[in-house]
Amino acid sequence: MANNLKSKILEIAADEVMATGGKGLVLRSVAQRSGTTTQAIYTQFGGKQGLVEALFNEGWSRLAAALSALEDKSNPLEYLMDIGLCYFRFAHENPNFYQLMVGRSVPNISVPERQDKYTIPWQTYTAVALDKAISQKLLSGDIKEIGHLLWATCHGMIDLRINGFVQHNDEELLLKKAGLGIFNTFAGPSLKPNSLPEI
Amino acid sequence: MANNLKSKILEIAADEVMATGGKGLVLRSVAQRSGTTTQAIYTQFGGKQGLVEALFNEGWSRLAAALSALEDKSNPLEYLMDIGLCYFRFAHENPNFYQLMVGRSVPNISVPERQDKYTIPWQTYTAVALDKAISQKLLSGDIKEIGHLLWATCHGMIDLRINGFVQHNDEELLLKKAGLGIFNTFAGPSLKPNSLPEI
DNA sequence: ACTTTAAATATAACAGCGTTATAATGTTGT
DNA sequence: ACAACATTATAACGCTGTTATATTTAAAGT
Repeated sequence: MANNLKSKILEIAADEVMATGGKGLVLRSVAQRSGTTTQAIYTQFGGKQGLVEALFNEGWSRLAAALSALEDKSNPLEYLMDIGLCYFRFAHENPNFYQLMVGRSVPNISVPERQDKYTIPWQTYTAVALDKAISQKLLSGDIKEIGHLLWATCHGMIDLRINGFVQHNDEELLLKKAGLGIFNTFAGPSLKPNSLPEI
Repeated sequence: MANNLKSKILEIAADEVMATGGKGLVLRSVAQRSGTTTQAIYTQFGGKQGLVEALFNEGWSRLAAALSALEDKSNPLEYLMDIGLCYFRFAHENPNFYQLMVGRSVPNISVPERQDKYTIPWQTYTAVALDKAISQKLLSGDIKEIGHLLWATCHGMIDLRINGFVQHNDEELLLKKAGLGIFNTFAGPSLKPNSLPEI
C-alpha cells in the first residue's frame, strides 16, 4: 500500500457519499472517522476540492469495473445495449455516487471544465463496441456522435429519475426502445431486423 | 402588485442565479440588494428553501413563456421538434437557471420529492403535441412514455454539455437526429417519410 | 549515530453562511 | 387612539471549509 492514510480517507469519504449524498461530505466527519484531523485531508488531497476530484475518479473507476464484468457478446449491438443497461443500473443502484460523478450534489465544489479524463474508461467501452459495429456495417456514422447520443440518453433518463421527474415505471424497457431507435437512426447497410437485440 | 417586496426579492435572486449560478445565491446579498435584511426572506419565503422553490417555479414559467412564443405548426411532428429545440436552446442560453430548475447547484437545498408541479406547463406543451400526432396516427404509443423519452434526450444532451462532458459541436443536429429516431421508434400507421421534419 | 532540516499532523482560530432569538417598527381592527 | 399582531432590523449562534501556528514525526546530511 503506497499511502495508507490517503486511501483510508478516500474510502471513508466514498462511504459518506453513498450514505448521505454529496452534501453529507463534511471534512471534520471524514477526518474523525479516519482517526485524524482535517489537516491530513489538506496534505493528502489539497482540500475538499481535491478530495472530491479523487472521488470523481473513484466513481468512474467503479463504473468501469462493473462494465468489465460484462460478457463481450459477439453481436456488438447486443453488447452496446448491455453497456447502456449496465450504466443505467449502476447509476440507479448508486444514485448518490452517480450524482457526484456527474458534478452534482457537492456544495461549493466546482467540477473541472473538462471531465473527460475521468470518463475515459467508460467512453472507451462504448467506443470499442461502436467501432466493431461500424466495421461490421451494422451501424454507420461517427463514433463520437453516436456514443454521445447513447450517453446522453442514458444520463437523461437517470438524471430525470434521480431528481424526481418521473412519470412511469418501465424505464429499462423505455431505454431499450431508445437504444433500438438510435441503432436504426444510424443504421448501416448490413443492419437486418434480426441483428437488433431482443427486448 | 400584490407584494412588491416579495417580487423584488425573487427578481434579484433570479438575477443572482443567472449571474453566478446556484452557489452564488447568498441570502445576505439578496437581502442587501433588495434594500432589506435576511429576515424579510424568512417572512416572505420561509427561508432559503422556500426562495429556491419559488425560483424553480420562476424558471419553469420562463421556459413556458418561451414555448408559448412558438408557432403551432400544422404538422405536430415539426411542432414537437420545435418544442424540443426551444427547450434545448433555453437551457443553453440560461445554463445557471436551468441547473437550478433541475435541482442542481444550490448547496444544501433539497429538491421536493416530486417536482411535477413545476414542470406541468412544459409537460403540457409536449403532451398536447403528442396527442395530436397520435390522433393523426403519425405516432403510436403512450404519451407519457414518448414524452418522457423526448425530455430525457433533451435533458441528457444539455446536462452533459453543462457539466463539461462534450465531444463535438453539432449538438442541435444530433438532437434533431435523435428526435427523428424517436419518431420512427414510435411510428404510427400514417407516418410517411415526408411527414418527418426536415433537418 | 547525531544533528539539522523538512514534512506531516494536531490544535486553535477565522470567515462565510443559513438560521434563530430578541428588539424595534409598522399595520390593522375596533 | 389604543391594543393586538405581523413585519423588519439587529445581533448572536452553530456549522463548515480554510488558514495560522505549534508540535510531532520523518528524512537527509555529515
